[in-house]
Amino acid sequence: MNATNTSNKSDDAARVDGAATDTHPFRYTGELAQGIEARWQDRWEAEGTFNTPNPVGPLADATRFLDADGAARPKKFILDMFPYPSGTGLHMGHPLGFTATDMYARYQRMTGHNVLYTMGFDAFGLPAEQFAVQTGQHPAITTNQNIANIRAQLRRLGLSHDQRRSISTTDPGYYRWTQWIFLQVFNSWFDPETKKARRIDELIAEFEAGTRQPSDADGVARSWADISAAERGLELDGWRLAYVSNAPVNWCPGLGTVVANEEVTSDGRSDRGNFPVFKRNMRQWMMRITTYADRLIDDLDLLDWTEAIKSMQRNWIGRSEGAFVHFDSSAGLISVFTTRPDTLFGATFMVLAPEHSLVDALTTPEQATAIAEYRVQAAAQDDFYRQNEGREKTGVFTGSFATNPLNGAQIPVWIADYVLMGYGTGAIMAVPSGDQRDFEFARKFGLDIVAIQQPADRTLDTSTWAEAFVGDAPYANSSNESLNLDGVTSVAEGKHLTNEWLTAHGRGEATITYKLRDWLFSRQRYWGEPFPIAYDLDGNPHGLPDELLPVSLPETDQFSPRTFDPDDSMSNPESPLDRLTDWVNVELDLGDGLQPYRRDTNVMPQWAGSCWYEMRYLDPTNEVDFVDPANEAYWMGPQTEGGSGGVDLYVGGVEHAVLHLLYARFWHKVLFDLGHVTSCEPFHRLFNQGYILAAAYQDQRGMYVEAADVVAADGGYSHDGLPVTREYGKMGKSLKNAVDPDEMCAQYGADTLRLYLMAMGPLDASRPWESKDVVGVHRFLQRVWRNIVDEATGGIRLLPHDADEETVRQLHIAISGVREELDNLRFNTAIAKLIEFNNHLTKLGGCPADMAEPLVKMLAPLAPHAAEELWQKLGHTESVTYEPFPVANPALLVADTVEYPVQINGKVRSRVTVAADADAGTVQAVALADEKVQSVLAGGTPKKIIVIPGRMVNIVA
RNA sequence: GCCCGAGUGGCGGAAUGGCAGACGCGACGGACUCAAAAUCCGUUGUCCGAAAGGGCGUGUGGGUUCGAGUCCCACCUCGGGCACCA
Repeated sequence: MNATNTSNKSDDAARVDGAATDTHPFRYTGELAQGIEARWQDRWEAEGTFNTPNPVGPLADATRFLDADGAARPKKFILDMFPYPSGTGLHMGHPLGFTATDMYARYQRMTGHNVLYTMGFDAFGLPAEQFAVQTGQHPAITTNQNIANIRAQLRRLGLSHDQRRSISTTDPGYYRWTQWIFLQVFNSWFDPETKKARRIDELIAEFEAGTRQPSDADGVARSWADISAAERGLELDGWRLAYVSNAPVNWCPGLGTVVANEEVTSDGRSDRGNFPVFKRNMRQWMMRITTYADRLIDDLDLLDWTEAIKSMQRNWIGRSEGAFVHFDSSAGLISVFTTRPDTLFGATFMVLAPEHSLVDALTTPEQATAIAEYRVQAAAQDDFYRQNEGREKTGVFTGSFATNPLNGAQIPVWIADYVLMGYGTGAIMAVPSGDQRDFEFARKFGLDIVAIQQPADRTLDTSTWAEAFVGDAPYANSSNESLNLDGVTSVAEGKHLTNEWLTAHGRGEATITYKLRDWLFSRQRYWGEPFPIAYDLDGNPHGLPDELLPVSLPETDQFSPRTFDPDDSMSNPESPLDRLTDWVNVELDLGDGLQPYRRDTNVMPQWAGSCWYEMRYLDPTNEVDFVDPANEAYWMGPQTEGGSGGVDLYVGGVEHAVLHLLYARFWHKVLFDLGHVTSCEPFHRLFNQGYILAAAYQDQRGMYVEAADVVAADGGYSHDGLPVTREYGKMGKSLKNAVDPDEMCAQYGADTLRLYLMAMGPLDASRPWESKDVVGVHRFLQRVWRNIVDEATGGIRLLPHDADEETVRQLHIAISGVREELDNLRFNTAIAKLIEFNNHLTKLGGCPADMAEPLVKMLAPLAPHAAEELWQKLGHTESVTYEPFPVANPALLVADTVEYPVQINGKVRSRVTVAADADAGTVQAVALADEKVQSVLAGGTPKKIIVIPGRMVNIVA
């Protein structure tokens, strides 16, 4: 079967494994491995070996779900970040993470856990749509082809997925529930009192009961009973967690769609496609993720994630504690946000963002031209330029002054582009003595700099200062008749006193701001989930009732959104669904008879489908609920009092640290608040795998050349006879250094690839791929095989006796070590310890009869196909999958005698062998009696002797 | 600039404060072979030495300790994230 259609690949295999088949027909070669692997993959599939029972529903199976005592077996929910089914299939980064979770899943099965482990596809999105545009083929067709291709690749790796649970986000049976969850969000509001999402009905009930009043209109209080239906709708929309807004959004003409803040790079371009992005006011769907900012930060403490990822999330949310301060001006109150209210005495001017709404009112006639020019200039700059630190400060005086509330000083109001409209209030109080940016601005424009703290190494004469002072130092020049900070030495105390004063005098209040913005949730594209929303003739959005779900993506052959010149900032989005007027215009009965409606023509962003997919794995065919509560509670529920609950292990790349992980946590929390799930976090333990790097080579023009064709030549490297330079980079197409997982399977077998991927180094570290190193773990499998199997006959060939005492000890050391390493996802050292034990057996000339089964069981999670084959050869008819993993006997871990290194002044000078149960005194006596020790001491008396039982002896001479 | 990581043989990497370099690659020597490949056995941090043995060694400089790759302080380099965020 292999020989017929893969001539290239079997040539490769022959080169590696040579003529082994002539003299050793049953040697473990790449070819033999492939035969074994195909056979076991077939059998696993036929027998449903990895099907996992649920507590309830169609996947329930009480005999496998319950233990011998009739109790639910302990669970492990092990999850990979699901792949996008790209046309080029899996790259090596996928098998890296997938192998780790598979090994862990298999190990957990062998330690008595009910393991949920499957794989789905995040299949909506741009590339499929773009490919469809190019080929004219419907994205559903290419998507399904790609999924089938990737399934075959996954199967070849021997991943122990429960196939019945696999989903694609593009299945109508799946996105029906994505739409349903959207409606849950749409029909919810955030109650600031309880800090939880509640049903919109409960808000309406509060309005109707009069316990809550609608917001004021133009400062005039209103009552629910007196306002119109349209006004009520607007009021509710102002509370909904999903809402249509006309706020500034990121418009990307090159993509023809708007994108979320998180999808815009720091230089103001689209994450996908690298097109310019422009801030434009547009009517778009938003999600009120900002209401969850505090909980998204606070609940990180419940999670077993690395500090790096937690800090990225905290950073992105950007919680900042400070105060609002209100300044009087000729144009009314100007509010600023500051984290240093304690420095208010030093505020000598104010700066507004050029876009600030009060600028016109503040600008005096004399300054009007200068201000107008500056605003035009600022508007023309892109974010990249504007946020480029180190740029010389620019700004223009408005001609007006504001009053410092603490000391009544009249301070000039400027505009400058270093103040951003999107953060805080878009206005700052400038304290040049305490803020470096303000300091630079004041120096450039000759504005006052008043010291309000007395740093130990400076005078209060700020003309001698080279920079602003930030930190703790006693206050100075900081008192008025009712507030005196002078003499206070801590900034914290200064802030506290100032905030009290501001509140008492109505000039401000303590507050918290966030960098996080609401999540822009609509896209003007085709290949995504349609919104389950219809607009009435007045343009008011209505959520569709459950029975109208799913809102299927309509058929068309015009998939392409209109894209524009990437720099055409004034272009307007045109969604592909707009064109499908038959679909857009519908008559629906939403409670008051058939009425004409217009469907929403946006689609959801690709993140929508990945916000909850892990829960659909729990109950993939459920038609009445997105997941049965009993199934959710078992698989996701908190395992300890006050625990977060969630997936037990989530493995994936760090590139999702902010986007996917933040959005998914947000949706999950809404579902938690509404009582749909019992876990308050979706992913309890997150593990970020490293990248696979590989050597990449550039020719002298700087172009990358195919790394596979580069040869080492006299100290350097060459390609096609021309010299090239080497660097290391993420393995992939762009650097032309990709290695195909399928090729590796063909050459060595999947078990070898799996072991190599894991043996390369710690899972969280990025590591360079070296194809020549793969043979190391292949030899290991070969040696295990040879220790158990006769290479000439294929039959079992063990040593005819049981293991000696030392070998038994080595076994138990290996069991204990391998368990410890697997428990902690340290696959590299787990493999090393297994190799070590097998090397011990090899030195014995083979495997003692009683060592074979424990060895094969320990191998089973790591190299499952080879282990199954060996297990079967050892006479078993059942799969090794559910065999109990060996348990170390602590009594057998220690030898009768211990060899102590003897250090003299910290250097090892000798070794003595002492009975394992010898006390410290005995060890010391033996060490001192040692000849070499005596000769090094040369008759001197040791000052001190330290004996660490079981470890070592150190003599201080 | 701020926040995370990380610096160990020729290479990938191991080491609860207790024998630095497990395990693997490569290299070198040997077995098998007509030969090569594959496989197997052995050696392999480095310097001095014929050897016995000894010196030096975990980015740099200090410190704590009987003992530091590991803990503390300062610095250097590299990787990642954030950034005129008030």
